[in-house]
Amino acid sequence: MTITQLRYVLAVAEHQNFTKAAEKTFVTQPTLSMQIQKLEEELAILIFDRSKKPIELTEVGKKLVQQARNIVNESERIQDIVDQQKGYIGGEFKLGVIPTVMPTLLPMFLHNFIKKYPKVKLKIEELTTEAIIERLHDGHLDAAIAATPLQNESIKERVLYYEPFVGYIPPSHRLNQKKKIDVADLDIDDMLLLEDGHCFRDGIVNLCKTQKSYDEDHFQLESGSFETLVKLSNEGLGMTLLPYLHTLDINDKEKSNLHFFNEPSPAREVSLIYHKSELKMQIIEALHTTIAGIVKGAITFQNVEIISPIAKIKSD
Amino acid sequence: MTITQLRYVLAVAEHQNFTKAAEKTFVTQPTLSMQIQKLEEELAILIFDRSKKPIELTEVGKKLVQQARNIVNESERIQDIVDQQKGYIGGEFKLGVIPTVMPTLLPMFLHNFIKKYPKVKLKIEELTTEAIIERLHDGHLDAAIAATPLQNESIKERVLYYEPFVGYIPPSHRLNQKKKIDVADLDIDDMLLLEDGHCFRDGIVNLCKTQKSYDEDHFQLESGSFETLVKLSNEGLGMTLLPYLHTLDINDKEKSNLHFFNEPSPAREVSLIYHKSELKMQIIEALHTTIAGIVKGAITFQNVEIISPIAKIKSD
DNA sequence: TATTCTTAATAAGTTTTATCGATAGCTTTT
DNA sequence: AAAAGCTATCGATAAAACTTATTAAGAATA
Repeated sequence: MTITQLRYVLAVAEHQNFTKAAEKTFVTQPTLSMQIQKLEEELAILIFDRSKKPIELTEVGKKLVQQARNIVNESERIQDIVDQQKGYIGGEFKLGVIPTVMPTLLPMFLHNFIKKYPKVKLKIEELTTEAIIERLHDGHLDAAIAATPLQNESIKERVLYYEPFVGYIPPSHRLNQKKKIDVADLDIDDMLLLEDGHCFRDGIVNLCKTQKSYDEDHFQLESGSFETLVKLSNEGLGMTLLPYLHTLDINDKEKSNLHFFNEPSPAREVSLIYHKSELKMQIIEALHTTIAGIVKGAITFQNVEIISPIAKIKSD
Repeated sequence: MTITQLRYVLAVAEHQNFTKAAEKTFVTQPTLSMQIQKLEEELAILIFDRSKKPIELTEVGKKLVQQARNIVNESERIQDIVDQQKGYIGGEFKLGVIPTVMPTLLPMFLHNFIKKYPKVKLKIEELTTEAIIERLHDGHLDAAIAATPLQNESIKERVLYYEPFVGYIPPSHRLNQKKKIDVADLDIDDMLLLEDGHCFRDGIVNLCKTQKSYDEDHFQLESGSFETLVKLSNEGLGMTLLPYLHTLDINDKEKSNLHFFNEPSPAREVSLIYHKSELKMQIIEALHTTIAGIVKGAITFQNVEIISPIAKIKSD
C-alpha cells in the first residue's frame, strides 16, 4: 500500500470514472486501473463495484476511502510542518467566501495580503455556507469566510470581526421618522431580504445575494453586490438591512436613509473557518492576522448582539 | 514521500542507529541511508543530525517523526478495516500484563481465547504499568491489562472486573482475632507489600511482584507469583493483602488465614487498556468479551470501593 | 440488429526506483 | 596505531510504476 495508491482511489471515488480521475491525477488510465487492482489484491477486497455504471464504491470501499482521505491529509501535513519550520508561507490556497461578505471585505484585505505573502497563490470562490462546509470536508477548500457560529463538529472557527446590521429605510417607510431603530420594530412584511446567507433566528429572515464578475492576476473570483437591494428599497418596496461594511460605500443621498439600531445592535459574527485537521495553518494564521488587523479599524461598535443561523449570543 | 520512507525514519529515530534500524526493517543499511536522504531532499530539510553520536533528530525531525508515526498508524488501520469487514480476527497481537494480574488471570482465559481465535498470535509480556503506558504510546504493545483508572489522555480503558482485596493474616498477627477487617485497621508497619503495581492512595502502599518463567506453543510470557509474600507472612513478618483471585489457589491450611474486609471491600479495577487510536479493535473486543465473560463467574462481590493509583471511586 | 461510443482491462515495452553487495571514509574504542 | 563501528557512496540488478496501443464489454444510437 502506498500513499499514491490511496490518492488514486480517492480520485476514482470522487469522479466515479477512471478516465477522469486519471486526468486529475496526471497519469494515464491504465496506471490507475493497475495500481488500484494491485491495492485490491494486496488487501484481498474489491474497492469498486465495476459492474455499476457509473462505477460505485463497495461497502468496504466506502470505509477505506474515509481512512484513505485521512491518511492523505495527514501526509500532506508533513509539508506543512516543514514550511512552518522554515517560516515559509506559500503555495496554493483555496478560500471560500459567502456572497454577503465577498464585495465588502475582499477589497479591504486582498491587496494587502498578496503584497505581504506573494508566494501564496490565493484562489477565492464565492460559495454558499452549505457549499463551503461540504468543500471544507472533502478538501476542495482550505478555508473560508462565513457567518458563525456554525456548530459543526469538524470545522474550527476563528472570529474575524462582529459586523452590526444597519437599517436602510427609504423616506416612504413607516420607520423613517425614528432616528434609531430597534429589532422589535422590524416586520418581515415590509422588509427586503436576500435568499442566501444567515438569518435572524426569530422569524426575521435571511440576507444577501446578486451576481457580478471580477478577475485579476493573482486570484480568481465571482462576486455579488447589495446595490440591487438598495435600489429596490428606493423604489418603495420596503426597508432592508445592510451589514455595516456595506454601508461604507453607499452614496451620500442614500446615506441619509441609514438608521442604526439602538444598542445592543444586532450583528453577525464573521469568522475564518477551516477543517479541524488544521492543514495549512500558517496561511490560515496569516489570513486571520491580516484581515482582523485591517477590519479592526473599520468597525468600532462596542455593544452588539450576535445573530446567527444557530443561536443568539451576547457579546460586548 | 512514501509510507515506507516514513517507516524507515521511525526506525532510525527509535534505534538512533541506521544499521540496527535496517535490521529491524529487514532491509540493508544503504537502503535506509538512501531513502531517508531522498525524503530529506524532497522536503529540503535535515531530519537527522548525523554529526552527533549516536545520531539525533533535528528540531524539524522531531515534529516530522510525530506526524510520521501518526501516518503509519493510520495506514495500518486500513488492514483493520478490511479485517473487520471480513469478520477476520487474526494476526500478531502484543498484550502487556501487569505482574499482579499475570499469574491468576492468564490461566483463566488464555486457553479459551486461543481456542476461540486460533488465527491470533498472542504475544504476552509482563510489564509494569509505566512500561505498558510507554509501549502503548510507541506502538510496541497493542493492548494491556492493568489496574485503572489511569487518567491518561491518550489511553482508553475498558473495565474487565473489580477485584476485592483480601487480608492474609498469620496467627501471630494482632488482627488475627478479627473475623472481618476494615481498611482503618491496616498499619503499614506490620504489612508486607510488593514494590510494583498500583497502590492504596492514603498512605497504605503497593502490591506485587516476583519472577517465574513460562512458555508455550501459541504465546510467550514471563510471569511472577505471590507465594513468596505469603511465605514471608507465615514467618511472622506481618500480614499482607492479596487480590481476590490470588486467594483461590492457596492451600487449605493457609486459607484459614484469609480475612475478608467488611463491605464495602477495597478493590481494584482491572481493565483492558489500549491506545486511543483504536488499532486492532476487533482483537481488543474479542479479548474483552472472552475475559469479562470468564471472570464474571469468579468474582461475585457486590459492594466494593475501588482503590487506584489516581483516586478513590465508589462503586456497587 | 448492427454499429458506434464509452470506458475499463490487458499487453508489451520503457523508465524509474528500490534494494543489494561491496567498499570507502569518518569517528570512536581499544 | 590498529581495530571496530557507522554511515555514505558506487555500480548493478530486480522490481515497480508508468506509457502507448489494443482489446473487451456494456451502453447508446442508428
